[in-house]
Amino acid sequence: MGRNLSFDEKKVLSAITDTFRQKGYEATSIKDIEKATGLTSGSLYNSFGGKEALFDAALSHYNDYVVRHRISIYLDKTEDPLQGLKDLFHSLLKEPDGLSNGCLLTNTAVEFNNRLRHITQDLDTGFSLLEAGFKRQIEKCSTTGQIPKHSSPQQASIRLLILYQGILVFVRAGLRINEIELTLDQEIETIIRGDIS
Amino acid sequence: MGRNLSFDEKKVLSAITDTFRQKGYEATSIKDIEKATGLTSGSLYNSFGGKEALFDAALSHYNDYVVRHRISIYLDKTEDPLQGLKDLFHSLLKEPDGLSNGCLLTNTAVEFNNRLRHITQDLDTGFSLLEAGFKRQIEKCSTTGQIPKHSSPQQASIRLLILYQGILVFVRAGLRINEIELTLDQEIETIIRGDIS
DNA sequence: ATTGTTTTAAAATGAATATTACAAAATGAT
DNA sequence: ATCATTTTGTAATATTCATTTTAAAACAAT
Repeated sequence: MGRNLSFDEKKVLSAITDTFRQKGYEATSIKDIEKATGLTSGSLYNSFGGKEALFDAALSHYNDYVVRHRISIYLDKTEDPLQGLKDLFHSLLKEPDGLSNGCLLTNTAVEFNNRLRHITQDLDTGFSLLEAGFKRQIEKCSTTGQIPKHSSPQQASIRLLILYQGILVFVRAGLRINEIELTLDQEIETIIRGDIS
Repeated sequence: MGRNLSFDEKKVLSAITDTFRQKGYEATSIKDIEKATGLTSGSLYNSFGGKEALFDAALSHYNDYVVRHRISIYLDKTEDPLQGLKDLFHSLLKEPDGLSNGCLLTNTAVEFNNRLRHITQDLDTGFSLLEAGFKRQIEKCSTTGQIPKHSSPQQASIRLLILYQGILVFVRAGLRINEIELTLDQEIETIIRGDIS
């Protein structure tokens, strides 16, 4: 009972997430979020709580939709597992419209500096999603025979995770994009091809 | 002629830099900088200009002193070039007092999102310092015979740069520190040992 | 239709912000 | 010693910010 919500929560969360992703937490004002969502502060505060709660919701939404979706498309659903892995990394370098929004996990990790436990927890969740996706993909590559069996898919997956986040720093800065493009495949392959010693 | 400056500019710039490095640009207030430096806003505005100018000065100071100093100590002046390179990377994981200030280049790249040309320019300068240091070190390792001659020290140096920035994202988040510690040497060695094909 | 409940928009609030204005203090030159 | 100049601390300013308040609007149940 009572008045119905006037908005689609997933659409609104997506707009909020994009705003935080582009501008960061501190640089985003409630007014920015009002503009991005078309809602007024009354609705935002009533539905989500304050600015910090809005950010929490955005970060969770990012994990549940953006990160999972990318893993699903590029990794789990791909025909050629090695190529899918490479495509995922190369896609980081090709943001549409000359934007450099990067990754909300990267941006949040750097901005929040391990100050809020629940934020760090959400970051851990997101990083773990990527890490597990990488590990599955490495094992898939071994199974298909594209690469020799890796001595430690676990170690390789964290090395891919570091590479992933490192690239996103330069994406965000708008620097070294071409140079990274040129060396990316080689870096992926040397990580992936961890021969059994 | 006129009244003398009451402070040591290098000391003050160092305090300003530490503050921005720890909290980021937006989250740092002029009052924070007053506390960190012991100066009042009158002096700060008279000597440096506004907040943006303070940040510019801090970023330049970071390049000229912190980055150069680290390269000098860990790379250029080291007896064992391979060990120096490894030590440099491991030092990222061992910030004193449980702090996670990370690197001002990383933090700024992520926060500023390529919006201010002169900031991006300073970032490019800092990244280039690291990149060139890495390249010299790789060549030194070849000369001493610690590693075989690399097919492309240039490519290897940018891969080290990505690794460096990627690690700093996790340092800042306070996540995966032990896991990175375990795999770091291996990652460095595989980048360094780019055999001539 | 009335009641109770929730959502919404707009205005109000109060704190924090970057910056400026200004007068006193400190210095060197004359 | 006076003057001109620069620095410094304090106070003032004006804006922006997150949040709260408030009343009207929209719904479901009775």
